[in-house]
Formats: sequence, structure tokens, C-alpha cells
Amino acid sequence: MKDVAAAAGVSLKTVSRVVNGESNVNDDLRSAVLESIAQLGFRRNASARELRQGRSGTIGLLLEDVADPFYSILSRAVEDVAREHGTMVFAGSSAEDADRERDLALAFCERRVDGLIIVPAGSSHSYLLPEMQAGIPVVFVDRPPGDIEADVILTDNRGGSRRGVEHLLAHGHRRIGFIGDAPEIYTAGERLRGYREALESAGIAFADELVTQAPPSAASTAEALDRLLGGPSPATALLCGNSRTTVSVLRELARRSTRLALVGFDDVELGDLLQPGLTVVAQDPGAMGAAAARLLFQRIAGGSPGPTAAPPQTVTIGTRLIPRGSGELAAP
Amino acid sequence: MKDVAAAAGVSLKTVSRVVNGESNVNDDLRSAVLESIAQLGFRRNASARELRQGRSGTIGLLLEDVADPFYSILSRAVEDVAREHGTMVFAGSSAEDADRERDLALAFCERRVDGLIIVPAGSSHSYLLPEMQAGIPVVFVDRPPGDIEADVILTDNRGGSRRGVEHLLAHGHRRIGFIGDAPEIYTAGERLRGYREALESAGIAFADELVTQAPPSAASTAEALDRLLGGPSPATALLCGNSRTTVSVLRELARRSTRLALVGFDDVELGDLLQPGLTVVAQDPGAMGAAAARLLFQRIAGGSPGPTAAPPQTVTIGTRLIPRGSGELAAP
DNA sequence: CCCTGGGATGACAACGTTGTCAACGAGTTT
DNA sequence: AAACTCGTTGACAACGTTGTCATCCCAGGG
Repeated sequence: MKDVAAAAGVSLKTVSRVVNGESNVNDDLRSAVLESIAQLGFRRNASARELRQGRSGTIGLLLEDVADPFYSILSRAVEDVAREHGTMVFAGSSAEDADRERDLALAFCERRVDGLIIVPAGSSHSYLLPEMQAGIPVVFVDRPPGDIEADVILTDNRGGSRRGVEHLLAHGHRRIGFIGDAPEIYTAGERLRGYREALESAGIAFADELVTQAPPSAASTAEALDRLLGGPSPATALLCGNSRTTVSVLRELARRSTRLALVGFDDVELGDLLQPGLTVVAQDPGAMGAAAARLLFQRIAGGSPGPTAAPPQTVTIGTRLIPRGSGELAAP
Repeated sequence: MKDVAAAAGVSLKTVSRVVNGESNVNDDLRSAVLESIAQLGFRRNASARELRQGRSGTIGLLLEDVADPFYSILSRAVEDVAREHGTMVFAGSSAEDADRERDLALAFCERRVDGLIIVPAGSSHSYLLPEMQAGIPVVFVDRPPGDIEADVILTDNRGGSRRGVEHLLAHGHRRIGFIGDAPEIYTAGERLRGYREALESAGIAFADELVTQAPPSAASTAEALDRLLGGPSPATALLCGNSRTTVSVLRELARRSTRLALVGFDDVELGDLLQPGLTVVAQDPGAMGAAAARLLFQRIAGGSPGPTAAPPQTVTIGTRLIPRGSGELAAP
């Protein structure tokens, strides 16, 4: 920039004004500066600007896995909102590891992101308190934070799950199984709760042997299906608590050539092309990402935290039941 | 940092030394400093460090769409390699728009990324020349850059496509169709070339009516299938040039209750659960991302560009044919 | 005893930008 | 003609860090 100023025969400050599109600059000088900029291939140094202004034009996005379709769609939605605000996005994958989440979040803070969007992996987030007090807004998505108060965007896990079970009940099923993720995962717990509530409302007793909670794997799925289908009164329908479980169950059912009324929580690509089509309770990751980003930018614009700021919000995004065949198989 | 120095009763520089883990610091002072750091919740300001050092510990990743499974897997691979190098990743989606690609790339450069990984959308990349000469290494992935020389990581598109056609030929097909993306997309062209080569090697004449090149959409797919299956000598097999086309074809075939020997280029999730399973020529987006990132970090470590640097490399990553049923349907 | 070497520590400038404030000139008012 | 306003321009400091260099002190050798 110094060079540009010299080349254009003006002061540093005038170049700065031109670069930032400030108004009170003589047109001749402006064009001279612009020409010098083009000629020298000048590009403003964002670090210096950042250092001076204290804002980086950057947010951090911390998810479980960038490659997971659910999160990658969410990620894209965040990116699109960020673009509207002239902001770039750092993305990082926590791999469901609390330490890694913490390291990444603090690395983001060291880079002075203007805000953070986090899908929490760990259960403790008090490490973020100093940062939040220092004025970095944080919005959590998909799961609430562990031990602090903050904005959260959630799926209506319980309602969606209840809806899925009600759908199966409506098709005459009375023995409905549930296979969900490990119980310490928030969404897994909520979905199980929805399942229980639906059964309860229908006056059906909860049966332990119909429920499995474990991280999805071929082995655990096979075992779960054994339990579901093996007893004296086997399940005729099944709600899968997440898409990885759903896929795993579909594979295992195909292997056994067994058919079962099935509703999956969270959509899977190509679900419509299966035989029968896969009925799902669809989440809306795009809406979640967009909501999180919008809320975050609101907070960023809002300025200083503290008692004056609006209290933390919890936004719940609804689900949509998409019948495609597998959930409409009638009870025998 | 100034505050830390004051609190610990040492100079600024000593704090800096402690923070950076330099060796020549008295143990007592070091622990005093560390204590002050913990107490004050000090976090080093990356912008200032960056400004001083000229390196940001950051790379830019520019893809077509973060939400596309192919790219999101690639993205994760890049992230993992970057983590090994203590580097964060800016991700951006060009949405197949050359201007947007350019804006994002230049925004990354303004933020002084240490390097760029780009899936090119546009066909001209000379706008990057000043940046590259200024020492920012750039690695292209999936498609070669338009009008500059640079490192590229490619899939063996032609070979994979040939392999897919040969597979269909081996199952007795002689009328094999090809539906690919718009011809201006590099990978689409290469895959078509592989298709032609395979036919040629088998002594089969190329037939215009069996080939469609268009961006995938329900309408264009329906039309393509009409042409393929409508004539006097309809196709008995089909190679789909990319996964979106494959999905679109599968939907259209399901709608028509038509069956056709089918090989898809690029894998799709749940391909094994379809009836019949989907045979594909699988790419390896993870390997591509990892290769690109490794090459980029080599360049970054290599230092100054110019005649001393190693010449641009082109790395080709092989494909894998995965037979699952749809490609093994015999010719009638 | 002085001198040398080396480890520990600090003072200071510099990175590139922008906010603040002062200066300047031209036009307008009193 | 003096005072005043307003738009334009520039000088300068400051953001927080680190590289360079100087200084200091202590141990060990001559």
C-alpha cells in the first residue's frame, strides 16, 4: 500500500480511503490510485486490517464430520449466509472427540473469528466462557452445549420420533422396535423419548427387548435385529434413530431377506429408489445451518455481550415425515 | 501479552518466548509467565503474529459445492492433512461459477492463505498468476486449470470410463449408451473419450444417437433415454458419466419400469442396496484430497517459486470398478 | 586479577492497515 | 475583509506480535 501511495503520488491514507470505498476522495486521485493498484497487483493485507480493526471477517464452524451429508449440507447453508455478510468460514471436524473439539474451537478463537458455530461433541463447554465473555458469540447446532447457557438450534427430535412411531401405529403395528445411537448422545436420547411418548399415548407398554442403544455398526445392528425378531412376539415395525443405523439395518435386512415396516430418522440419499422406498422423518440440515448462521450474525451485529444482550435462544426446527413405502407396510 | 508481561513482571519478549516454546528461558520465569497466562485467559492474537511473520497457518479450499458427497469427502481428507501441519482450512463453494471462484480465490489470497487447493469452475486462471508469483502455491484438483501451468491431481477419467465400457462389452453388449455432463466440463470430455476408445478397440462404430452430453436434469435425462431406447436398434447398456446423472437415470428407469445394464461413473451411497445393486467405476475423493494437500504442503515447505522450484506435477489417481449387479445384466 | 564466552533477558523497530486529528483551500456568510 | 463552513488531504499513532540486537551476569580459563 505504501508502494501504491508512492506510485500514485498520494499519501497512504488516501490509498486506504480508495481501497475502502470511502466517499470524500477527489475523482482524479481516486483513478490514479486505482491505476497504481492494478499496475502493482496490490492486494490489501487482511491480517493488518484485522489487527487494526479487531474484526476478522471470519467465523468458525465446528462439526462432527465435514464429510457427513447431514453436516455438509448444514455447512453449505452456513457458508451461503456467511457470504451475504462478506465473511469466510473456517470448517473443522471434531470427529466426535471432545478434546479435538476444544482444540479446534480455541484455535479458531486464536485466529480471532467473529463468531463460532458448534455441533458439540463433548459434554463440557465451560472452556468457551472466557472467549464468550471476551465477546465471541457462539451458537450451538443440533445438540445443546454441556454446561453453559448459549444459543442453540435444534431439530424437533422428540416430536419427529413420535410422529414416526405414530405413523407405524396408524398402519396397525403394535410391536415397534427402536434402534438408536449411544444414549449419551443428546439427539439419541430425545428420539428415544419421542418413541416412548408415542407408545405411551397409544397405551402400549414399553418393552425393553425392542429397544437398542448403541453406536451403529454391522455387528450391533445384527444383534439388535436378532433381539427384535427372535422372541416369542417379534417386532413388525422399526424406527431407526439415525441415518447410519438406517443404512446398517437396511443392509442387514437385505442379507436376511427379511422385510419389516421401517421408518428412518433423517433422510438418506436415494431413499426413494429402494424397494420399497424408504419412509423417513426428514430433518432439514440446510434450515438448521441457515438459522444458526443468521442468529450468529445477529449476535455479532448486536455487539457487546453481558446483561444488556438478549438472553440465549433455543430454536427448534420441525421435521417432515416422507412416506415412500417402507413405513406403510401393514402389520401382519 | 503486554498485560501478561506486566503481571509476571517480565518483558514482552520473554512472554513471547514462553508462548512460542523457545528454549532459553529460566524455569522460574517460565512458570510465572504460564501462570499469568492462565490467570488472564490470554490467547495469542493470530493476526498480529501473521502480520509479523507473513505466514497465516491457513489454506484455502475452493470446490464446486461443499455439500456434494464427492467434494465433502475430498474436503475432509484435505482437512486431515492440514491438521497434521497445524493448519486451518477455509472452505468455499464456487457453485460452478467462474466469477464466484475468482472472488473467493482472491478473498483467500487477501487473507494471506499459505496455499490454495482449487477445483476449477472457470476456464481461465491467469488471474492467479500474480498471486502465484508472489509465492502462494496453488494445486488444482479434479480438473486442470484453464490457461496456466500448475500442479494438478486428476482422476483417471478416461481409463475408468474405458474400463466401465469394457465391462459392459464383456457381458455381451454392443449397443452401449453414454450420458454425460456438459462437454465443456473437463471430466465429462475425458470420460466420453474413454467411452469412444473402448468402443473403438472393440471395433464398434460410434453412434451419435447413443450419446448425450448435458447437465443432469430430469428432463434432459428423460429425453436422452428416449433417444437411447427409442430407435430401431435400442441401447441395451448405459454408462452414466457422473453420479448425478446416474441417480437421475435410475429415477427415470424406475418410473418407466425399464431395466438396462448400467454402470455409473463415481460411486453413490447405498448403491449396494438397490435392486439390482449399482455397478460403478468408483473414484477415490479421499485419496485425491489427501494427494492435493500433501503436494500443496510440499510446495509450501519448498519456499520461493521460480525457476529453482520443481516443475508442475500432474498426479493421476486410479479408479476401481465395483460390480454389484446392474453392470452384469447380460445382453439380450 | 582480568578477560572471554555464552546463556538469559530486555529495548526497540517493524509488519500493513486504519482511526484520529490537524491542516489546507475554496466557497459562503456576516 | 474577516470569520466560518465544508470537503479534501496527510501526518502520525496504534493494533499485538516477533526478529534483531544490545546488555547483563556468571562461570571458567588465562
